[in-house]
Amino acid sequence: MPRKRLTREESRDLTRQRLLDAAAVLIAKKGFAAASVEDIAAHAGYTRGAFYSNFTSKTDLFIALLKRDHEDMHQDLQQILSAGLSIEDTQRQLTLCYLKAYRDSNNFALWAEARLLALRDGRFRARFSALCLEKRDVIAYFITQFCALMKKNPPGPAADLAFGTMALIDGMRFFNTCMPNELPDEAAQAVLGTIFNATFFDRAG
Amino acid sequence: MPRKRLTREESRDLTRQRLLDAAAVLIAKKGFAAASVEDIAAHAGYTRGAFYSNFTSKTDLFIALLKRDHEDMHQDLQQILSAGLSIEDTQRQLTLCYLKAYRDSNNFALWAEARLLALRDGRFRARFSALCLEKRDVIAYFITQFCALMKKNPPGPAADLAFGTMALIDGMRFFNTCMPNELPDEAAQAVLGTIFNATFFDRAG
DNA sequence: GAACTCAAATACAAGTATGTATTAGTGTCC
DNA sequence: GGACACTAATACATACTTGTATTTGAGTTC
Repeated sequence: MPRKRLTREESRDLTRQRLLDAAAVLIAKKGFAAASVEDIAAHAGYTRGAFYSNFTSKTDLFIALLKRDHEDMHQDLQQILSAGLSIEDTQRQLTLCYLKAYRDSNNFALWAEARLLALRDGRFRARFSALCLEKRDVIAYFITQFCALMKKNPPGPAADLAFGTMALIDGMRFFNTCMPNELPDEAAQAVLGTIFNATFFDRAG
Repeated sequence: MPRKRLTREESRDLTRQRLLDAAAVLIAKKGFAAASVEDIAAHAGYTRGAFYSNFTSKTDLFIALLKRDHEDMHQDLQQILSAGLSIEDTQRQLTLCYLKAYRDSNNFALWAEARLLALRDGRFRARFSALCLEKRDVIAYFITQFCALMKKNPPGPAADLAFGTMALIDGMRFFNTCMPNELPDEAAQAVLGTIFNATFFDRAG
C-alpha cells in the first residue's frame, strides 16, 4: 500500500507527535534538563529546525507532552465512570486501567520530573498546576461517586483526599519501580489496597 | 573574640560543610543537573578547585548531602523513640519533628531530585536505595512500636507500610508546597491524619 | 624558621547547548 | 504549471560545563 500523501497540516502534526514521542522517551531516560533539544529532534528523525518550528521552547514542549498524557488518562477514566458499572466492576476496571498505564510507559517519571520543575519555575508551575488540578478533579469525582455507591460519606473533602490518592499511588510506584526487590508488585498493591480500604471502606458513616 | 585558628582538618571539614550547604540550596533551587559545580563552589565562597579537592563528582557530593540530611532526621526520630513517651506525647513529638523539618528546609526537593536520579543512574540508585531503606526501617520501627503501644497488629508488613507512609508524606508535601491555595497546610494535615488514623487506629484487631 | 605537605586557586582544553538568521524544498492555490 | 507559503535544514555566533594539570600559599613538623 502506497504511503498516503499528507497534507501540510497532517504532516506538521505528524512531526509534532513524533517530537513529543521522542521527548517522552528522552526526558524519562535522561531527565528534562539533560535531554537536549538536539537529542529530541534527532531521535524523532529531525533537526533542531523542526523543533523550533513547532515549539517555542523545551518547556513548551514539555507542557504539551504532559497535556497529551493527561488527556489520554482522563479519557480512560471518563469511560469507566460513564459506563455505570457496579462497585466491583468499577474497581476491576480501575485496576486494569491502572495496570495498563503502569506497564507500558515511563510516564510517571515525566510527572515526577514535572513536579520538580514546577517547584522552581513559576511560569511552568502555573500551567502544570492546571493539569494537576484537572487530574485531581477526576479522581475526586471518582471518590465521590464511589462513596455514594457504597452509601458512605467520604472521610473528608474529596478534592483533598484525591491529592492523597495521587501522592500515594505515585510514591508507591516510585519505590516499586526503583527497588522492586524491596517492594515487589504484590506488596505495593497490598499496601495500596490496605490503605484505600481502611480509608474509604472500613469505616462507620 | 578572635577567630580560632583552624587546624588543617577542621578547615577542610568546614569547606566540605560549606560546599554541602551551598549545594543544598542550589540543587533545590535549580535542580541537580542545572546546578553546576562552578555555581556550587562559588556560592560556598570557593572555586572549583576546592570542589574537586573534596568530592570526586557532583553525584558524590549529592550522596554526601543526602546522607547528612538523613542522619539529622534519623537522630531526631531516634531521640523521640528512645524517650519512651506515651502514645499522645510520641504523636505530639512526631508532629513537632515533622513540622520542624518541614519549615526550615527545601530538603524534600532534594529527595525528590534524588529519586529521579535514582531511576536513571544505576550507580546512584544503589547508594540512594541504601539510604532510602534506612529511612524506611526507621519508620517501620516506629509503626511497629506504635501499634504495639496501642495493642493492635499492624495492618500489614510494617516495612511495606513504611513505604506507603513515605509516599504519602512526600507527595502531600509537594502538593502543599506547590499549590498552597489548593491544598493549604490544614487540609494537608487533615488528609494525612484521616488516612493514618483509618489505617492504623480505626480498625479491629 | 626552613622543609614539607596538602588544600584550594588558576590555567587550559574540549565538548556541548541554545537560539537566531538564513536557506532549501514541498504542499497549496490560482 | 507558476507564484506563494510555510515547514524543516543549515549555518553561525555565543555561552557554559566539565575535568585535568599545574601553581600558589598556608598549616605542620622538626
